Amino acid sequence: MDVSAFPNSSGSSSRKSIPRINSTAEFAKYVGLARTTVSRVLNNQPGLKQTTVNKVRQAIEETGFTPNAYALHLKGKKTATVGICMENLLTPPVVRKLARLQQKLKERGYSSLIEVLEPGNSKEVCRHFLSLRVDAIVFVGHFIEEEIAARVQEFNAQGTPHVVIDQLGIINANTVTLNRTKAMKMVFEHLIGLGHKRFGLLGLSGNTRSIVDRLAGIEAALNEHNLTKAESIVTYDSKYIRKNDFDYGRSLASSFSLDKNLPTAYAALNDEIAIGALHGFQDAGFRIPDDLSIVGFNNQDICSMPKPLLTSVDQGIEATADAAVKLLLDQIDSLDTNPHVVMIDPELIIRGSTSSPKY
Amino acid sequence: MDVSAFPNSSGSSSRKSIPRINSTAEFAKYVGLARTTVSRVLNNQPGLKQTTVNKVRQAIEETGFTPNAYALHLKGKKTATVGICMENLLTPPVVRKLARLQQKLKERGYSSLIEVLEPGNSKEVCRHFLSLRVDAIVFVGHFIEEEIAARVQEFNAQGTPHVVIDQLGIINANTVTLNRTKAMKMVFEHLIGLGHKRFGLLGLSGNTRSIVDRLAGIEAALNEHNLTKAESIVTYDSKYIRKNDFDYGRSLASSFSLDKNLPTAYAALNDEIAIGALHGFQDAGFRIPDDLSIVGFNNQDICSMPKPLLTSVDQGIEATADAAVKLLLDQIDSLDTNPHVVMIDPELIIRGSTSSPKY
DNA sequence: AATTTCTTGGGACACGTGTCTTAGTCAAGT
DNA sequence: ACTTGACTAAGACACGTGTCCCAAGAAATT
Repeated sequence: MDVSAFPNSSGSSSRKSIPRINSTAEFAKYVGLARTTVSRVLNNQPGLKQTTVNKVRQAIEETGFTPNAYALHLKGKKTATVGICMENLLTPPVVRKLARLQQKLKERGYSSLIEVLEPGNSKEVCRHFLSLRVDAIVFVGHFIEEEIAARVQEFNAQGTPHVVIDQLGIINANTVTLNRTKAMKMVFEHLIGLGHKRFGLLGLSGNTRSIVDRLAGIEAALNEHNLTKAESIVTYDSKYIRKNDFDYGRSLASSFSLDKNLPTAYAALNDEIAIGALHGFQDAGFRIPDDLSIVGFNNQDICSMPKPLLTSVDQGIEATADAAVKLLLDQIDSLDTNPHVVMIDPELIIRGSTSSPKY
Repeated sequence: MDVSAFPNSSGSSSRKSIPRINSTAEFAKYVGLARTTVSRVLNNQPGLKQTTVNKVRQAIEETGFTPNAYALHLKGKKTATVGICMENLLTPPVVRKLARLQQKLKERGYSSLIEVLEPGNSKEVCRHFLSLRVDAIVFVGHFIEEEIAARVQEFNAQGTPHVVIDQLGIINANTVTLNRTKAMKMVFEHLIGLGHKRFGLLGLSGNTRSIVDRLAGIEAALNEHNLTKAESIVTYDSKYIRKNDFDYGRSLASSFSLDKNLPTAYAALNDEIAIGALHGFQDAGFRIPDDLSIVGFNNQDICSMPKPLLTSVDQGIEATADAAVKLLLDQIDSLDTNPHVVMIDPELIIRGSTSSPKY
């Protein structure tokens, strides 16, 4: 890493060195008017000479003066700020929700304050948000259930508007989440409909709520077609440390490949694992989808990368974020203060990685 | 999309309905102490009976009361807030910079306020940040040069700490950026060293600063080895609408594949295009890297997805964000107010997609 | 020139906070 | 019962803002 001083500047002409103005009083002195007069201009009050208004407007251009939002809030103005607690800022589906949230909130005039939650710091982060008098707090992603539940209980006691995105099962929380049970039911009905009878799960293990919900959907689909989980589901998850990435998918595929009677269809925790497995199976000599079918989850951009393209479940991220914003605004405007749960319907995007098994 | 009322709650026991407390005065009344006494407890002043301190602390737990940060700021406390202007929240490299920035700023006690810039709204966004009295403003990504230059000039006139990340060439701006020229020079020296003599460019066209810098690096490497751009560089960019994604890479590959005398090595704008081209070439019957070599850019996670793994340029995102934070803090603490440019050295991550051409 | 109308100046207040000052209370020690 | 010391109560001020009010000045009308 090389640090060097700035090479060229356009001379000192650009450095007019206008004094930094931090209050209407200072600004009024700069303009040569009374503070009250300036304030009247800033707030578009009537009864002002046009020349006065112009003088002030020009001075604003020159100095870039802005009234202190903190003082305005003391006078009763809303902060128009929303605190967003993120699970992380690295996994695309979570960040896409943030992006949509931020956009929609901005359209409504709200600013976004973001923090990444770590285990145990939710209380501190929320206190900080509340000290900044945010109008609402949002959680995006999966967190420790007890922690979020505690925060939500506090919010309800104090009347703090909030929305929990993606984490189902928090008592009395305003929640928006993909219907994961329905999602996996759709996946398996698709696979069963194609004629598959034995299924491999890739990374779909654990007892977090989102996994449990997804497994419930799988079981529901199996039961409806007189299949049992015990006989038709195979998994090698426990053989590896789960990392939710390509390599993990490849590793799982290599284990399945050694199985003499391996399943013909695979459902993955996410698109990364699915694509890793897809490549792993291809390397082992299997044809996709002729020999094996694979389904991902999240419908990320990378679904269009492998050959064949990956069949995946779309989360409806836009609908999720939009519903969350609506819930927030209803609470902020006191239109509806009862906790609601909004379930977003998934959409199965069928591409080339699934077809009938050719035995 | 299905909206349903919340099914169950743990009864009304959790709804203690503690009154919402918005000021130390209200809070003091709740505790049964004088406002000044409460304030002394909150600010850890000496000379207080332990029982009094405990009473206040317990009431804080009960009510979740937090002093109004806006009033504190009026009393001279720093806002400890940084405004971050993002190019977007969807492309991984940009978001990774945000993630690291947010993390490092938080470690130093700063909150992150984010906005996505659109053409023409930078003035409005920055004014909003300044009205919130942010301690600094950061730009992450590529924007309209004139717009950022105008903002930076304002910042310098008013003494507003700032950093421009990734956009080189703004006069008098504190800048941190990858050395893109050096990056492409490294790529081409790698390829030339392997024995390649003709090169295809994938998406590397246009006259934005970042492209120009990269092309300069290519030319420098070629010249040093007595190659000319005219004779050794081929591109089909103009045949398609650039989309910076897999399909664009595939399309470019298909055009190159029809060329009787196609180049043996390819450098792409980013990893997506590179991987798209890699697959496109493979579909057309070329072996990678035996027949053709391909290099991506950004060293994203997806580099480990194709087979062979993609050789790519690592941006040093952590170093970039860390340098930006250092520049910010130096300005905020008035340690160094002269504008600096920090160039981050790239790192070529050599994987399986490049080797000597086997003619 | 006198009067009315329009515009601006300047003082005051509230918002929530920390801190300083002064007065008050209460328990302990004499 | 009296003094002392240890706390706490209560008032005041400043921070930057919008707004109200009244006085002062300027401009326009008569």
